[in-house]
Amino acid sequence: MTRIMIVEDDIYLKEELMMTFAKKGYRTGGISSFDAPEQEIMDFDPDLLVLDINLPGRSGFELCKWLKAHASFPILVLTARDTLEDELTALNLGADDFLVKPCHPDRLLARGARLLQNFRKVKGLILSGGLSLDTDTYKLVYKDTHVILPETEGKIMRLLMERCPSLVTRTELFDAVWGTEEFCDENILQVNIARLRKRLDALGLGKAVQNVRGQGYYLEVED
Amino acid sequence: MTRIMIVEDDIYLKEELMMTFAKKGYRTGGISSFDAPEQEIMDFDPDLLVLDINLPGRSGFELCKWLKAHASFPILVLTARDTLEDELTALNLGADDFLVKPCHPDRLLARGARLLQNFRKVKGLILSGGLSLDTDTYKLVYKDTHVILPETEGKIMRLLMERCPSLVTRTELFDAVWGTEEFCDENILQVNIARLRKRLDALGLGKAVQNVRGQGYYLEVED
DNA sequence: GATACCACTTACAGCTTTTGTAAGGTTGGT
DNA sequence: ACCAACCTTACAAAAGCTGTAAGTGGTATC
Repeated sequence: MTRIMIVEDDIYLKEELMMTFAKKGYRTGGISSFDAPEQEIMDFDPDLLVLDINLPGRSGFELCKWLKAHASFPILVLTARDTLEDELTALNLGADDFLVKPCHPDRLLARGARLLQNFRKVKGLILSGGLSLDTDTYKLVYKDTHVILPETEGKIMRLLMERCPSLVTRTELFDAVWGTEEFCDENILQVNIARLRKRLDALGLGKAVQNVRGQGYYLEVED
Repeated sequence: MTRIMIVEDDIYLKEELMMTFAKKGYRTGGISSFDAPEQEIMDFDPDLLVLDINLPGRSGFELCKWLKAHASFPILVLTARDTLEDELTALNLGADDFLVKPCHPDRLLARGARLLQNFRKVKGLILSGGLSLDTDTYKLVYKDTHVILPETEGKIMRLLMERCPSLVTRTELFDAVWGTEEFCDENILQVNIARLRKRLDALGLGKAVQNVRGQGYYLEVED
């Protein structure tokens, strides 16, 4: 079932919003504390997030930015702050829609449904540094070009993108690609890294996979 | 370069909108007549369409509906009609955003940019009857499941979806899949149709590819 | 500057998947 | 009942992917 999470500090409004969606058959969840909102949101694993901006602790803007870098569900910002500046900030941080409180339930439902519809097609996509990778087909898109990666290279690319821009150790790569490091030749990683690099070259990303001597690899995409 | 088309009957506003986008480096086009707007829009092949609702001749709603069924670029509705009813109608017809005139240029630009960004990932997708097919990888998505089709079956599926719900003749399929019908065995089509059906079965679409004796095949998806 | 280590490259053979061919079975209309 | 159109299964060639092996190039350390 489609899962919607409400991030809103006003308890009554939160309940009301949850009701609005629940009545339409969505499975809804509300945030319960603002100690570690990221954790709670990721645990709920929503298909759509409704996010307030004025929150206790960290701002909704920060949260929006973090979530867009680490998750792939759409974010609908719903706030009482109605200035153009706020709207532009939210959209720039990756918010997928921006509505002003008070908002008619039907409008909220229609906007939410539209986001869900558009993003269903995109599920299973990892986004990182202007790149997107389909985890089912390993189709990698950059600007207006794309390549299809074979499975092994795709798995490597996936991990590099998920951790971007941090470094990924050789051990972690072995684990993710070949399961537990079952005494594979160390060389096989290098071979596949080379193959991946050659394919990335076709997108103008020849230098994107970087090595740190003795440590591992990381991804660097200049945008 | 990214192409944006403005469909607006007020000539001065049309020019103003085109300017707004052109100044940001987009390649813009405006509709010149309302005799055959579909044709003119398809010829321009935009990456984003800005659409007014109150148009001479047919309504913008009709146009929106038709375009969503026959094209895959995002549509931003920009209109003076500011009722909730109009907004809901537009969104239901598949519009991707709804803004009310007069609209601050920065807001329009931000909303437009967001749509372009979200849809770039989705390019090369064919949508038909609740199904979506990636023409690069032949990943076919239905409800919340998917299959990856091999190339031959993917090409067949593509044509069936593009023509859905009309019938596609054997000759047309041969043309699209094997180029000019170079004296291939007639049987090869049947074999691949069977393979395709078996794979569709995994999505609960076992009966989707239908045959008309002596004519050809067509797609039927109950939604 | 010699050495050891790490990273990179190229070639090749086994494996898997896809694809077309062939042959035989089933369905439906007259 | 017959025939044509359609469907199914099996098999072998072809293509692409994957890991192994062996050799080259670069860099830090002593």
